[in-house]
Amino acid sequence: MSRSTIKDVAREAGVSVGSVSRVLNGLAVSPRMRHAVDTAMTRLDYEPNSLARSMRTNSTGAVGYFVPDVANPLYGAIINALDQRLKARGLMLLLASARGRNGREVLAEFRRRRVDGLIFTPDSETDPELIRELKAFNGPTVIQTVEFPDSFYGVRIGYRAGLRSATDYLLGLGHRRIALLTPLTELWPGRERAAGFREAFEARQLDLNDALVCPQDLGLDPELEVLRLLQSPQPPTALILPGTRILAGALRAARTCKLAIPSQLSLISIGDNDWVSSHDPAITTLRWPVETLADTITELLVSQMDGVRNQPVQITVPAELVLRESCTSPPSPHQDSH
Amino acid sequence: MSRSTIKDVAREAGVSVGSVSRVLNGLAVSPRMRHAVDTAMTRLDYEPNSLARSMRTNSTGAVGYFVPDVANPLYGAIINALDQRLKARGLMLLLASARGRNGREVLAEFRRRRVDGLIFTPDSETDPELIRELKAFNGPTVIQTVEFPDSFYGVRIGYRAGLRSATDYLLGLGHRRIALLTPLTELWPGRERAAGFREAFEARQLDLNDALVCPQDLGLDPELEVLRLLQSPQPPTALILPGTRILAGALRAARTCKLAIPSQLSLISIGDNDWVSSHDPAITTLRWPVETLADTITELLVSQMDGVRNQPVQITVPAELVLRESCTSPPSPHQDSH
DNA sequence: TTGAAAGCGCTAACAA
DNA sequence: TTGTTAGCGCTTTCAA
Repeated sequence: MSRSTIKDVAREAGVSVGSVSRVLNGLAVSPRMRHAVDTAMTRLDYEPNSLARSMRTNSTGAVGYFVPDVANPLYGAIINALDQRLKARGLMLLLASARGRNGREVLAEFRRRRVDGLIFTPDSETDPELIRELKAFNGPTVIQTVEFPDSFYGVRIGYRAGLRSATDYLLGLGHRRIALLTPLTELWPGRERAAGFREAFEARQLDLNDALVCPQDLGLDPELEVLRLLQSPQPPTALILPGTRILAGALRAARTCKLAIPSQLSLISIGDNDWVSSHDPAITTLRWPVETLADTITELLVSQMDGVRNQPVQITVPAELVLRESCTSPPSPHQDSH
Repeated sequence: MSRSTIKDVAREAGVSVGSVSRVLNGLAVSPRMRHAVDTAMTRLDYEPNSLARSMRTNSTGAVGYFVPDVANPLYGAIINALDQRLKARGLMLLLASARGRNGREVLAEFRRRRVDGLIFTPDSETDPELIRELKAFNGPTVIQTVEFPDSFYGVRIGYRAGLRSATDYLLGLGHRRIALLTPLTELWPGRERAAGFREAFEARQLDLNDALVCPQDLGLDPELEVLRLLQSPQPPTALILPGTRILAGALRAARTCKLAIPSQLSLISIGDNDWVSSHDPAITTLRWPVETLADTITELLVSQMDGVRNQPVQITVPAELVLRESCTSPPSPHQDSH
């Protein structure tokens, strides 16, 4: 392993450790000194021990990021975008995926490793212990995509407004029976989606009974769920589908029922990607604005680090409806009834 | 931030720091001692400083993973799988994505942070400095998916055999003109794919001129490339396509040319996902075995950590051809000629 | 079983 | 501009 220390370099260069440290940190030294130390460092393959440095300076240059799932390309994109922005500030992401770890455990690990900042997507909105421990961290923190006490800085996605506009778009096309499939309505994203969905109906004073909110639990097979829906006595004429798995299931189900898209069934997906945009027909999508999200998170984090500590703020980044080919007016009623 | 130290705990509990340390590390202490220390720790919200610990023990419990692109779901899946396995050994992944960072820079950072091990996908196979610095790390190291000096442990994907079997499958179906689109034939994965592709032709003593290797540079628009190919005088009857972007482009191009899949054009994709499997028709795919890959990497890494240092080995994990609906026999020749 | 003290590699304050 | 040294929070001898 990388064995040589600042002491070794000092001895090799025939100077004191203090001088080596000065060279390392770009402080004032004579050209001769700089040169002597530099050659000694390369000769010894010296790499400064950032642990020791961190102990003295009380800063690790690491930001802990607790993310629901790294394998989700959306979060992958956010990670990349964040990483690039934080790198410019000399910060490195310490990543933990909620797959196989829980929030409190990860938080403890981040605290032990003395991260300088935290970007956290809590896996529970209510666990008082988690909230307490997050407060106890007492450093720059940004809470992502979850409803959380206002004492934290937060970034949220505009699910509610996004779903409202997506739904309104379908209603404007003439759809009346619309189904929203969404996981975990007991968590903030699901609740918000459902709320925006219903708001669109209410705004037009339409019957909320036609607004079909179908909770999609993780265990369920999306294909079967959609099948059941499409084969019910009064099937929906449009579907709003979060995530690739559910969308894929819905497409299979539509095929099984021999329903053409969009003429017999309209579709809106939540979350954009290559697949969705190049599908035939291309899928109309509610897109997460990854770059804006990364910008906002970075902003919120570094403003805390720089001690610009005003009051915590919660910023909502709007989702964007990308119109493509998967929606049209519903089949006319007389076709419907038999 | 988390302020309290082992000293504070010692004072609070009225014992020595050594004793607190012993409790922390589960060494022999009296029940009274354990209890006193435990209550002091919770009262102070104490979280041990792993930096200080690492300095003493010369081990950080961190493994540096340099991955081509976190936003690629394939790597996301590997990250999850690896994380779960390493967690069981008390190790944490320190992740860096090649998007926006280069290998040497990341390696230096990992070395400064004194990672206990390294999983590295070199961004160059030949840079002698990178190789030297990787050697200088001189700790447990696994090189991923790249041809590299045999002095390193390595995991590779069986691209060559995989492509050979995929190609042979198409040849067996009766295809003769087959195009392989692959990025970066100057890098190992691309070279291997091309080699396996050609081997399949050679094994059947077929004309290699019908084996169309089309390098796909990052700048190119896959859709245009495929279009050009399909509109050439002697178009291929089957396509092998790595990655979602290229596959998506090819599907659009096929649609433009009004070629039905698979009856008029057969397709094999490299890399499996929800989209590919639920597409209509479902796409026959060469799949990376994520779990096996993660198992192998973990194995190779921890065997080095445990000092079971035999000779470095390079393990090749076979890719798996998943047969679905996107391939049939090519249109008969007389249909072809006018 | 417990306490005292040295030391991991570095930075920063103080002296020269 | 340079050298000397204390000390960051922990683990780990060595004594008691």
